[in-house]
Amino acid sequence: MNLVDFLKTVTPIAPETEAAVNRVFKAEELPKNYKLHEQGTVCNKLFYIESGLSRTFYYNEEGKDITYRFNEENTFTALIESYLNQKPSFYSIELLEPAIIHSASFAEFEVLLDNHPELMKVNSHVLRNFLLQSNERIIALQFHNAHERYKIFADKNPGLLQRVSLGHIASYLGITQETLSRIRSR
Amino acid sequence: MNLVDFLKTVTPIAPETEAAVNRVFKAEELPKNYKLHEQGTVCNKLFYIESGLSRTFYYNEEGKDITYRFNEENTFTALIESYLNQKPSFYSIELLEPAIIHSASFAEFEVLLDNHPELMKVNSHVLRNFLLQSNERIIALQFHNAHERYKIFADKNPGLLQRVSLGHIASYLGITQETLSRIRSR
DNA sequence: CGCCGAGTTGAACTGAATCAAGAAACGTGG
DNA sequence: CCACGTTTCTTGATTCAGTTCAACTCGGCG
Repeated sequence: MNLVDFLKTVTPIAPETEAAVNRVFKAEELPKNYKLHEQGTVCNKLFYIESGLSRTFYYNEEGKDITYRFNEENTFTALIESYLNQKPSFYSIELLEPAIIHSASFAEFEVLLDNHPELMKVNSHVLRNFLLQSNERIIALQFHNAHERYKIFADKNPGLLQRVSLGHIASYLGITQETLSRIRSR
Repeated sequence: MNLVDFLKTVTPIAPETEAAVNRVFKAEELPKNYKLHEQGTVCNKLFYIESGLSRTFYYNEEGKDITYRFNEENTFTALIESYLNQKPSFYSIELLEPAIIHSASFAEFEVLLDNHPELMKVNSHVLRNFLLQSNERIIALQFHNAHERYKIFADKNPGLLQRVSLGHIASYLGITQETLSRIRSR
């Protein structure tokens, strides 16, 4: 679903607003493995994923790459803590599949919000989802063991199981690939 | 610091706004162990803690009480996922110390925001802090072991170590009280 | 065909949980 | 102010989930 269509699922969008959104957000078709953001720099961009799949990840002390989250089609993603604090992010974002990505800077996005207050609904919606996601994640990590975390993940994201490699899922769940393999075979 | 003084640290507040805030938020002096919210019901309230300390917690399957987070003076706290989803919260909030609490319903708060746009800054500030907190929490839980989590917690919250019982901190860190005791004695 | 990355399986090891018991600190009433 | 019970904290022995390291299988592709 393209960006404007997605926005319309949240709130009605006037034609002028639609035009403004299309002016601010640039859509690009990008190949698998493309980096939307590289670690070590401030990320001031907001991304909407029309199609495809991306992954936010991180290299730990031993240099092992650890998935922080997956970002599916029809969602927004950003490194919001980097933007809010204006600090370099230690996360990178890469495409796991070829994707169509709409992107805008937060600065532009905020101007857009000011000029088109109907979009505030979208803003709340996006923030709300960021918060709910984070909450669920904390609960999974704090209260559940490896088996349960995998089950919760699999139930919530049946589609991702096919699209993402075992290693990426394992690091997302905070376990090793071997353990995940064993869990999977009951 | 009382609520209005706190708001002034975020953004300038007009006298009319100050009056409106004081009309909407009710301040109460409450005893230790008082429950700001009981699990099982939707929590539509937003709390500001002027002084004292509270704890958001949860009973797991075995009935063991697990700290989800601590809420210190000069912060807002809420069960935002319960409010956003309008679902009963499985968290309770209790006071660990006698406290002065300002509370308002989200409905009232939103009217306040509509009528006093200067408070949008406060709203963003609060949401921003919720998000940043959640992010830090996820990183701690996903990337660090028990020792490291304790160290991070102790560095960030030296004051809390004195004010909160070991058991509450242990469950917050996702470990047992015995393990925390051992960690503490090096 | 042989290489290569992704996934599986096995054995030894380890961090943290569990169970159990004792020590210290705390508060309340006599 | 002390005595007692309750809660909080510490320490020890044992167990277990998950890691680590290493070898092996499988499917794809030059």
